[in-house]
Amino acid sequence: MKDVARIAGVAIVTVSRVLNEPDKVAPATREAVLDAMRQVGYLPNLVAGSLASNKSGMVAVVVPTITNSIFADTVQGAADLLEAEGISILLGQTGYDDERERSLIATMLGRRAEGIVVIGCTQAPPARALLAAAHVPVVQTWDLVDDPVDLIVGFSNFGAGRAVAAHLVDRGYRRLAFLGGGDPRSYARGEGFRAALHDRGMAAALEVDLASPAAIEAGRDGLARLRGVAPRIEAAFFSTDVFAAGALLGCVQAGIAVPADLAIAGFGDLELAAQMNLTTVRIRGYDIGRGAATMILARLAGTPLDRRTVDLGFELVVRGTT
Amino acid sequence: MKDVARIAGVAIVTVSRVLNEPDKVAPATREAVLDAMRQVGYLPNLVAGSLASNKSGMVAVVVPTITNSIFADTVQGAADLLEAEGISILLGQTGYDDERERSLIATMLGRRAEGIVVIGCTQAPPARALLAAAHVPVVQTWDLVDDPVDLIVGFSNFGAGRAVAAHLVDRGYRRLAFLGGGDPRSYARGEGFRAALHDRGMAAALEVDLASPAAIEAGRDGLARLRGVAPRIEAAFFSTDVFAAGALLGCVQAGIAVPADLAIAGFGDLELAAQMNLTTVRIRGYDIGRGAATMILARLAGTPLDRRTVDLGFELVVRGTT
DNA sequence: CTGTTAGCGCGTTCAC
DNA sequence: GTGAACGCGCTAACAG
Repeated sequence: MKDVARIAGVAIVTVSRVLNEPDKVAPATREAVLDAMRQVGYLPNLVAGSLASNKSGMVAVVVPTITNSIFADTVQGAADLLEAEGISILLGQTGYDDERERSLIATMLGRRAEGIVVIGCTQAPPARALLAAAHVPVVQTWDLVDDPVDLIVGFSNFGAGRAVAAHLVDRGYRRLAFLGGGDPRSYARGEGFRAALHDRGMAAALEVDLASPAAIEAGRDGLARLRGVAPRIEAAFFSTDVFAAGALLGCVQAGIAVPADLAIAGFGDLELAAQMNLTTVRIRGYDIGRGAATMILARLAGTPLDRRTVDLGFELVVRGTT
Repeated sequence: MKDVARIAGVAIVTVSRVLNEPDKVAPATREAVLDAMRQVGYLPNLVAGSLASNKSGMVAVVVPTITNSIFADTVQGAADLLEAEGISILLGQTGYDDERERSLIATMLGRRAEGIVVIGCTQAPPARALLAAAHVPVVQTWDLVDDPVDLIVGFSNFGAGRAVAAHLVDRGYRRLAFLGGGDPRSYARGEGFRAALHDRGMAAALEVDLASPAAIEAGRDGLARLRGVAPRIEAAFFSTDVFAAGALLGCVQAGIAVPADLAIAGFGDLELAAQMNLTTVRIRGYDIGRGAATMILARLAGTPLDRRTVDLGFELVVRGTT
């Protein structure tokens, strides 16, 4: 920058102005400065700018894993809006590990991210404490709770589980099972499923723990295990479409008719769900990301938010497997 | 930091040392400093540290879109290694747009990313010029070329296309088609496909342009279009499994027997390929990311690299659709 | 092992 | 419209 100023024959501050408030500089000098920049191949040091202005121009997005296409949608949604504003994305992957999540959050806060988006509302206490003490907007996503750290964009996992249960019961299925686990949101869907049966005075659902990260194989294995202990089960709700797809595949190979012998429902409405004609719950991952970005941008712009929690809802998509 | 130093009764620089080289500080003073940090709830300002040390602690990863699971793997591979070293990921999505790619690269270089990973080897001239002038390691991925900007981790898309053609010809198929397009790598696979037929003195393949981003629907439509103009086609190679999956689905619905009436091959070996018993080409997206990260880390550590180009290869996976 | 002195490259006051 | 001075929060040399 010093070089640019010297070549253009102006003061350093003028160069800075050409970059940040071009209008306040005479067209002639502006051109001279721009010329000098091209000559030197000048790339503004945004780090120095961040320090001086106390604005990093970065927003952090922390997800369990980007490989899960459902979270990728959220990242994309947030990035599309943020990048358009010249804000860069700091991406963090927790791998479903609490300590890694805490350390990632600490690092990103240290890098002075101007906002932070996290998946889920149930961060472990140390991570939550960091978020609560952060002086930037914090958006929790993918679920709803009564005591958010700051902002929320999500839907009710509990409600989704309940809706699936209601649908299965309406269809006449009685001996039900829930297969899932791993993360808190999957657990919440199981809770809702359970609660719906309890409300109806029905027998509790059988439960099978399936480990994250979601893999097709795990779904198939889970189904096999389930049928080992409860061969007469009538309908199974899997915490993600990936598991359900595996189970469906297992059924085909084992000659189990779906839904006649066994009904199957998933969650997420991934592309493969439509493809396999799978009943599932649609949630709008991309819009969650957009919503989170919108709230952060509003906060940064000083616009007051009309509400701190946005419920994007979910939609039961009934197809051929139930 | 000033406060921490005052409370702990030491100089500012000692606080800095507790953070960066704890061993060089007496255990007693170290504890005093750490105590003071906890009291104040101190979060080191990494931006200031970056400016002073001229090391940002960030690496940029620029992909067309993170929603494509195949790129997500590469991001994850790079992130897993980098985050373990305390390096943060700056994520950029070009949306297959040259100007957006250029501007993203400029921004990330301005943020003083210590390394940059991009997808593909054929960046538009302005973007390439930026990369070439960057004073940090640059890794191009997902293809191979003779004139890399700096480092390469990839495989031969051309070779992959040729291998698929060879396989189809060996199987006895003669009237072939290639369906794909959009990005340069897909195009390179088509080139290889074409070249293989030409080398054998066979008739040129029919070609159908399919738009990115890859969607299941597009594959189905492409197949319909193809059969409209060339009903007697015997085998079709799609530039990605997503297209191929859509086509396969279309065949099922249209009562076209695969591979008897029409053979289908895809690319990528996504989970759904195995699921649908689709012949495809397996590439190792995760390892590409790991490889890129490894090279960058080596450069940063000053370790000389034995080679600047790493060919991870590909593997033809023959399944039931050919 | 600890402290002192200088910046890092910019933005932000003020003057002119 | 332009410039000089100062400081952002921290690290890199040195010196003791």
